[in-house]
Amino acid sequence: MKIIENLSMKQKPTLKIIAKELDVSISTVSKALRDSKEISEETKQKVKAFAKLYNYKPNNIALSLKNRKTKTLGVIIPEIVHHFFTTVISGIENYANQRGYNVIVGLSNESFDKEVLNLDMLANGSIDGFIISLAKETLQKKDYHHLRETIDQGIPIVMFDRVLDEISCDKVVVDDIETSQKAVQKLIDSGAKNIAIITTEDYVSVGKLRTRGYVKTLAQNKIQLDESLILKIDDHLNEENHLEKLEHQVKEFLQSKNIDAILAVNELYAITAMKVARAIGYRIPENLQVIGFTDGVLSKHAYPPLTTVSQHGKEMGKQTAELLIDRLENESKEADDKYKTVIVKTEIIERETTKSINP
Amino acid sequence: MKIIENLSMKQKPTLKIIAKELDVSISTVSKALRDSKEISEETKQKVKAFAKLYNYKPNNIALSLKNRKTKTLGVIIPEIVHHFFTTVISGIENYANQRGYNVIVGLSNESFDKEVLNLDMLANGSIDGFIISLAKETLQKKDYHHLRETIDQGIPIVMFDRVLDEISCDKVVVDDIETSQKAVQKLIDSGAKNIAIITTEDYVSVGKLRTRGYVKTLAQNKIQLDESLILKIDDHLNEENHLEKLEHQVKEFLQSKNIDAILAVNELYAITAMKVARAIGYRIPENLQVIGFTDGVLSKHAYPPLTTVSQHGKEMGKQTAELLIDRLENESKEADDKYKTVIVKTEIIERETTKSINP
DNA sequence: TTTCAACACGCAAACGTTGTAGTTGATTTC
DNA sequence: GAAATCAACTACAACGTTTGCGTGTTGAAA
Repeated sequence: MKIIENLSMKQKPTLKIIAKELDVSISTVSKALRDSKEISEETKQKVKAFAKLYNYKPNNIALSLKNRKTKTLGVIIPEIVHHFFTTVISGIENYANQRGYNVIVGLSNESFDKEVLNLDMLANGSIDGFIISLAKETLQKKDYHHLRETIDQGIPIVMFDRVLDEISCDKVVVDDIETSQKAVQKLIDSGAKNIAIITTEDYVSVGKLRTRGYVKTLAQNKIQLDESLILKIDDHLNEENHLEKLEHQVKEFLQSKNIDAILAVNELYAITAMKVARAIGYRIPENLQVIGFTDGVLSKHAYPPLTTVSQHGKEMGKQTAELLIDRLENESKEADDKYKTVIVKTEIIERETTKSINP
Repeated sequence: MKIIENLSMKQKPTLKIIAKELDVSISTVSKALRDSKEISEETKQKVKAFAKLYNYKPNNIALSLKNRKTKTLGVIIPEIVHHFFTTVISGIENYANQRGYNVIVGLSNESFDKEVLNLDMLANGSIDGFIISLAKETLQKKDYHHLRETIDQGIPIVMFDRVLDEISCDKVVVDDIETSQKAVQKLIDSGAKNIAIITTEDYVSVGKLRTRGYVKTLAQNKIQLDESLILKIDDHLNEENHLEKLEHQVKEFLQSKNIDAILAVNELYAITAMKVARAIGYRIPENLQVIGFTDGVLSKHAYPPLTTVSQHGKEMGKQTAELLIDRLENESKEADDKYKTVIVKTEIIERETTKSINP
């Protein structure tokens, strides 16, 4: 009867409740459920049956407190309505789950303050470690105290994509320079003479590195660098509501120069360039080839489908999670303590905005 | 000197450590930090200064255990590389943070088992409540025991978008029928005679409802329903790797009929239809108008830019979070206990795949 | 001098677990 | 037949907080 009474209650069963109900001690219940040989078969059966009946699950919070670890990863990214970042998250989530970890997501919205806030909010025991891609504002301000403090507190951080040389921790990146070189080389090989690059301001590391690869490749091919073929997009124009300004800027750029190929450091720039170019009479890829970065939906479904650099976000996510969890679980010997930087391979996915390579 | 010794340790400070260091009791420290009037000004100052110096933060896990609430929301969605769902998440995150809540994300990957797993994984005290949009497989199987059990355990659930009449809980949806009616009416008003709909199998509720709106509007306009103008896409074709099959199916459909307008229940179907239509000689919007659902990047950057129904994902997210948190914090009186269903307004964003309405 | 608030603080319990260290009563050992 | 062994438990502490209540020390009123 007591049993029935409890069944109807929607209170979650605890060891204590089970113990009282079965008239044994709490530790007996705990041990029975964990199959300790200190407990008789008979008692074990009884306890297990009861626990099953009431759908007992050990309280995770209590376990976290006791074990001083939460089995939860904090992921802080600048934006979530974003193909690349979500791909990375799905990689993280997938791998983390396999290893019994959960994922808490924090968004910085590219704001330094929100990034700090998020870090603070989670660095109070809620998570075991962080995976983070830095906000643009943080990169601009070059204020990294929050990262340093977090690491000093003993909470490991793994950075991906937008990383920092100044902070020592595990990192996962693509080789932006090399990738950009591959892309530019491809354009050169397929006959392009005047290759432009549409990139970001220098403080965004990926923009800077990709530009560097561009410059390097031109040099390797003995092509004179024309600075005016480098368009650095002002940052505010990234947001969706400034689309027209972006288009305007790109249009002026395209009209001012005689360009036959474009490397764009992200999808949006590539798509915009194509749109503008088409409007002012270019034909793609006949007299304008385009390669973008980040293989997202836009590239795939653009008109024409965009040749693009895939950064394998899912793989990056998996790698970040793996680095972090390994570090969390190998506090054993500080021997294996050196921070690692994993470089994830990229791949150029050829679609219809580039020509095949001239023999 | 002890102080210096501890400063160098990266061990996180606890009340206990502070207490020992200052040679007072734990409770004194706790009370001092919470500004209890039981403690003298002097002691308070001392404790606070010390706590600040060491960057003390109350351990969240301990608090969760004590308060029996985690201030964390569990969000389970079918997919994260998805414009609509991420928009919703960003709405949830934003609002939840404002109210001091964190967000844990779980992905079901449209799989029933993973959905159950995720629910289980978090329903052990990790979170206070769930926000969920159901996996397709769950909708197919019609197995809802995991949802029922969770609610029975006293963990509130808020469903959004893919919801269930069978389960009573708070819900946030768009009025799919009405929205679809608005869209079809618009097509009719701008001169379309043979309007097709590209939709999903019926078990996806949004597909079913949008189809219902389509049928209803035709009837209201005394247009004979032609069943063959309804194309129900087989579900597997949704995945990115089956793009060609999808295209093939849509192509056959378009060729078999004399169609001058299409309502597509998601972006992908709309974009695909446009691509195929263009390939077989249609001109958009001159002799084929298209309206899609879900205002994502694809719609905005499509060629031509797609007229589409915006579901205001961010607002939906905010509403789900609000419903959930309100319920969590108002366990006070069960008076306000009735489950609510919030209907979020939609909006047709006119771009270039529809004609202006005939006067 | 006694009595008594007021003050400033400490104690202990509780949240749900787990693991170590007892505590039983019964059985074996020589 | 007393000591040792053993099986099958129970008690307790600890993880880090918060909080109600108890208590010792004041200074002042009686």
